[in-house]
Formats: sequence, structure tokens, C-alpha cells
Amino acid sequence: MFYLTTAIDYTNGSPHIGHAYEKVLADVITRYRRLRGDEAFFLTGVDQHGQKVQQTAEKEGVSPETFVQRTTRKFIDLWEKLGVQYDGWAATTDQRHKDCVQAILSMLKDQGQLYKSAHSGHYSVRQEQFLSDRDRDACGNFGPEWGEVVVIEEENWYFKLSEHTTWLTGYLEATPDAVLPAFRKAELLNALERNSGTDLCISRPKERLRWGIELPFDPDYVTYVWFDALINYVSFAGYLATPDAGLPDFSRLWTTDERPLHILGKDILVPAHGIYWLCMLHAMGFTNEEMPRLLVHGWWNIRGEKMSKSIGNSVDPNELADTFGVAALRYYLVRDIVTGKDSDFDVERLVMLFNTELANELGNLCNRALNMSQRFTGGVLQRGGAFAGDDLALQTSLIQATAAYRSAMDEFDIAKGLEALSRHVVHCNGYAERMKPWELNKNPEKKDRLASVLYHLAESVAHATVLLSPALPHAASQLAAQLNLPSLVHLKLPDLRWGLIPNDHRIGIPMPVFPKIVVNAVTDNPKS
RNA sequence: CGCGGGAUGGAGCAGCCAGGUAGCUCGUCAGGCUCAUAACCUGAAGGUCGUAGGUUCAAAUCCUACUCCCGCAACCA
Repeated sequence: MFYLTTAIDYTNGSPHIGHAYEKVLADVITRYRRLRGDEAFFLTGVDQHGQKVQQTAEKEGVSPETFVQRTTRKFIDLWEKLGVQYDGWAATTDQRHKDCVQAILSMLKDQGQLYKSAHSGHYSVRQEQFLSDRDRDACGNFGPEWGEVVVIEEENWYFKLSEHTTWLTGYLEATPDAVLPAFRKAELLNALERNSGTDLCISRPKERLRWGIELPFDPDYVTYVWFDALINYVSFAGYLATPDAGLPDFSRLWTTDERPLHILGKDILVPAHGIYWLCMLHAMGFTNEEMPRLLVHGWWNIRGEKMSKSIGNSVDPNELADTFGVAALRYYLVRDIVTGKDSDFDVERLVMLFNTELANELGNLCNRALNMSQRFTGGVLQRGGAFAGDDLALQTSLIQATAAYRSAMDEFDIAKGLEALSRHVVHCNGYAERMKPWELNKNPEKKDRLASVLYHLAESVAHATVLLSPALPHAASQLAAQLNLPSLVHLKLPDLRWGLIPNDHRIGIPMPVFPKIVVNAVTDNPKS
């Protein structure tokens, strides 16, 4: 079983392009693994607790529950719109999650992993939060935005993080795929080296934060939001759950034959996932072989700048999907970024990639192939005579493209996988150019040859349809429908071999699956 | 000397880990084709791979120093 999760999104605002990217990436990987023939479980969700939610809710004059329901809805609606198909939904206000968090807290306390201690620091009365050096201005003072700043001492519960960092360093060094890409692991190891002696404060006194999960052994406190949120990966996988909870069987999801894969952004690798989460799992008794892999993706920047609400340059995925279509958006998000690296978000490139690779190349290939079949051979495909050299070259191109696609996709390099597919499509268009079926059609003696050429083109579209399906499931079924082979979308990679289209198969009526995006419809960069 | 990333033809990127004729997309220019979503195909121009050294028969790729850009730097995402 391939168990895949994404980071859960914080329900403090509306989803932006970065949220959409992560979920689409996870969705494509999951669909690809199913295409490989593997059984897969995809968990995503929302992180609903914490101070920021409480504050924003207060500002808007609603209860945290109401506020969280409202923002959660935005995420769910977006995933539905974008065709992100998950098997489990992790919402941290779910009672089953709370039960699991409390059970883990009790377990860790019983094992002596938690202790209570006093801590003093600068505290902003107005913002109701402790301040760190990072909050100081250039002169080293806390600015007026914090209001009155006092030094207070507060008792809290701590997790003995420091007892696990030696283990963590060893585990990371010994496990090549613990963190992907590799340079992120180097960053994590550096961070560890510098700060291995600190424990993690996992509680917040209720006087200053009520919106959280109560500590089972100390009702004056709620759980620190990260400690709560990270547990979603096991709680919604059925960890410590009763059989009637409606959750998956944990032992089936969380296996050692293929370790779980967490997809997350580079901003929350250190310290949250890379240090806290792995140490928490270790404290809970998970072995090295049971540690999840962390796939760390980069960010979409806007014109070279980090996307941020304050700059006002964030990009609304809803608007993009409405303007350019879901297919264009999904394709762009996984096609124009190297998994792990940052990329610059550019609407013009979104349009360009859709128009060239999907509309002009693949869409047009499908259209011309089907159209010629309809016009020249009455819509019936026949395998024709013996293979010519060009036919064999096309088949070789397909085999090579499929192999390149597979190895790239296996390494989560979606852009490279789609590029391989695109290369074969270009080969097919060149093949059509050289074979000139429109010429063959004029000569009755070349009937067999014509059939063979048209078959090769249609067969290529059939293969492309299958390979495209993880990225663009909807478009794939449209292509399959035009080929009059709806069963194509149920094929697995091992089923792919020459001859997906039966002899004497009647194809459908061609219709552009990827209508070209007209440039002057692009008025301005959509803003949120 | 905090950590990490980036610097490759007009634009955006890949290649670097496992050195060996510099690759992709867009754009530009010139041809061809007409089945097709004014789509497709072929060819060409354009780069001393940030700077300076070093290792090597050979460096975009390894090593050293430097410059510029970006992100992160840990109770508060």
C-alpha cells in the first residue's frame, strides 16, 4: 500500500496557488501510483486549531468553530473544482483526531517524555503572545505594534525533544530517501546540529489560548498547534483507533515495504516536520524502517518575490481555474516546476504550455488522426499491412517515452514525465508529416498503408491518453471517449503494449479536447 | 566567517550528485505541408555555462576565493 499525505492547510485564510500546487502534486502522484497498479491511500485536510484562528475569528466577531467551518469549506470546494481526489480528510477538530492526540499525550507522559517547567520571556499584552528576537526591529527593540511588552514567567509542558536528536541525526545520515530532494536534508542536518539541546513546548495556558485540544492530564492547558496538527498523519490513518471509528486499518497503511510519503513545503520542513514530527514518532516507538519519507516541494514566487498577503501579490487558484480551465492550471502546476525547487508563477507560461503542448501538439494530433480516419476510412481503424521503418521508429519512440515517463514519475519528477510524453507526441506529428496519409488516400492501391498509418496515429493517442491521465484525468476520459475506448482510463501501465485499439475499431467524432486559449482573453494577471 | 538555494544564447528553465561534442520550451528568421484547434513539419541564427584561480588528458559539471539575487534562522506555521 502506498500511503501519501500532504501537509494540512491552516484555516486562517483562503487557499492560494501554493496550496493548490501541493494538493495537485499529491493528486497526480497518487493517480500515477494507481496507474502503476499499486494500491494507494491519499490523505489531506486542514489544520483548524491555534492562536491565529482564534484571533481572526474574534476579529470577525464569530466563534472559532464557525470561522473554521467557513474557511474549511473554501479548501474543500477548491479541491473538488481542481479534481483533487483524496481518500481521507484530516480535519483536526474531528473528535477522533482529538482522541488520538490525547491518547498519544498520555502515552508519552506515562513514558516520562513530558515534563512541566517554567519559562520567562518577553510577552506582548496586546497581541497575547510571546515575542522572540525575530520580532525586534532594526534597533533591537520591540516596536509599537506590539503595544505593552512585559517580561513574564509561565509554566508549560515540554516534550523531551533533545533526547531524540542524536537518534534523528543518525537516522537522517543513514537513510538516503528520508528527505527529498537531498539538499533539503543537508539543511535539516545543519539546523539539527545547531539546536539539539532544546525541548519543545507543547502546551498553551488556556488564559491565552482556548482554541485547541485540552491536555488530558492538565485541564488548564491546550496542546500546541503543531503537536496537534502533525499527529493527523497517524490519527486519520487509524492509529490507536477503535475498529468502529470509520478510519483505515493503520497496519495496512503504515507499512515498512513502502514507507509513507509526506508532501510538504520547504517552509515547514525545519523544524516542524523534519525535527518535531520525526522525533515525536520516534518517541511513540516508531522504528527507522517505519519513518515516513519527506518530499519537500518549493514555492511559486510571483515575479521573483515571495508570495504574500501583505505585498498583495498572491494568486487565487479559483480565479485561474475559472479563467483558463482546470486542465490548464493542473498541467501548468506540475509541468513548469522541478519538484523540490522554486519556480516563478507566470500566467503567460500557463497559457503557453497549454496551447503548445496540449492544444497544438496532443489535442491537434488526436484531432487530425480521428478526422482523417473519419474522412478516409469511414471511422474504422484497421491495423493494415507490415510495419515500415517509420512505423517501427514510432513504436520505439513510444516505448522510450513510456520508459522515460515511468522513471521520472517514479522519482516524483512530474515535469520530466510529462516532457517525455510531449516528446513522443511531437514524434507522432512528424510521422504524420512524413507519411502524408492525405496523399495515400488519393491512391486506392495504398489503402493498406493508409490504414496502417492512421492506426499508428490513433494508437499513439490511446497510449498518450493513459500516460496523461494522472495529471489530467478529465481530459483523459474525454480523449478516451473520442477514441470510443472508454476503458482506456482503467488500464494500468503493465497493460500498455502495442495494439490497445482492436482491429476494425470504430472511433468517435473528433472534437477539440483542448480548445486553444485565445491570447487576448488574457486581460491581466488575475489577482486575489 | 550562521544555513541553504540561485547565477547557462532575447525570455523561462534542465544538465551539475556518478567530469568527455551545451539541451528543452517560448521568441526570432527562412522554407515545406494542407489531414487538423491559422494547428503540423524541416532548417537556421543566437551561449567563451556570474568572476578569478586550481585539479585533470578533459570542467557548466569537482576544489578554493569572490560578486550579485532569493529564502530560512526553531514556544508564536
